[in-house]
Amino acid sequence: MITDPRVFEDDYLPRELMHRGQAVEHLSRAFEPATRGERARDVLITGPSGVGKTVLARHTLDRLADHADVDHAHVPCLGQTTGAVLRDILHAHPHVDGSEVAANAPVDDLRGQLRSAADRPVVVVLDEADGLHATDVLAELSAIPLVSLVVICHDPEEFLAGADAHVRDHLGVHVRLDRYGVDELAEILKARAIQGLPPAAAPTPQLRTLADEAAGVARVGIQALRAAAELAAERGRTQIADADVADAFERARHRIRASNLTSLPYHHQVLYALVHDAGGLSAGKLHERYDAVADAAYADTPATPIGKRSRRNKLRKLREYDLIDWHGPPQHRVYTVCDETIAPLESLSDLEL
DNA sequence: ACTCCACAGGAAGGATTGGGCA
DNA sequence: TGCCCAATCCTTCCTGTGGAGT
Repeated sequence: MITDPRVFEDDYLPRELMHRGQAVEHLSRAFEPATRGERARDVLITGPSGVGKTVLARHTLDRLADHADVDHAHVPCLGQTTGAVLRDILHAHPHVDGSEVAANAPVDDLRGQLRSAADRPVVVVLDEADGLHATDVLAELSAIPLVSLVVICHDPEEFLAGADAHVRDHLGVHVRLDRYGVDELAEILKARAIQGLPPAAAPTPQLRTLADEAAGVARVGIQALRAAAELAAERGRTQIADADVADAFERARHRIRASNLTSLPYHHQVLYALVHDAGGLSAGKLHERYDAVADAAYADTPATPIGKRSRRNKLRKLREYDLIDWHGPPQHRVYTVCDETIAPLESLSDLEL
């Protein structure tokens, strides 16, 4: 049923950004100095997950690049260090040969490389920047003359409280995005359906239900629309029905989580498998089981088992990725998986966990 | 009220990795 | 090829927190 799958990809950029006109204007005004060859103003974009923060930044920068000599780089920052962020920016810069960016180059050298490459305005989008203030990358970037920042994060208060005073002063423009209304999201879904599905495949009442259940989160709504279309096709229909909508969210969430899990390294996979298999595990039991299966679990991999402290870091990452959760006070914390239907790596499910 | 205990998470330092250079 | 240096990942050490037991 899906005629153009690209329309449903997370990184798909629609030609027109519906219901974000004001935000686009705000951002465009902040970028305006760059059209005269000057440093653009720094911007903070905040809002809950899946409401279009990243798409807003990419869309507005694409528009800017159409009529101005401005470079831009988009860097996902989750868990990244200062060096890693600077390297990503250099890799994305059109005037830098990626092979000249050493994996262990000193941060000073990277900053110098960026400073000399930035001979015209550069807008750097720091995506998922929550927690980035723990590194000094924001201050490093603010100190480069033609480099301006678009910082994307969830919670402005938390981010600004942790940020360096110099960085806080620079972030003069703040764009807050709220969840979409049901009507707004229904229109967005309709536009996607027109582009990615056959005519009349997605009737208005079903689109409204999808928009309603997505609670204003566009990413969830779009993935659910895709899942509903797939389910309708599997069930021999040419049009999405209520039953497809009802089952679509489970498939959409499952897909997002499964993709998150496969993107993580092996240590995370082992820990996830343990929590998944147990159904609910205290910290003490979790470590006990990890130690018990470590030899077998790591036998066929170049990786070696890690200590308790590192396991705690991996568990946090699994939680950030919406794969596990925990409840209760630290001494009685119980780890559980968010979705039992997300199976661990096949090689790990064979172990006697 | 006090102590003990389990646990989380920050800080600091060691081991490893990989690029630059003589 | 071997040494140096910096980043990264991991461990050890430590402190803070809050429930359980006395």
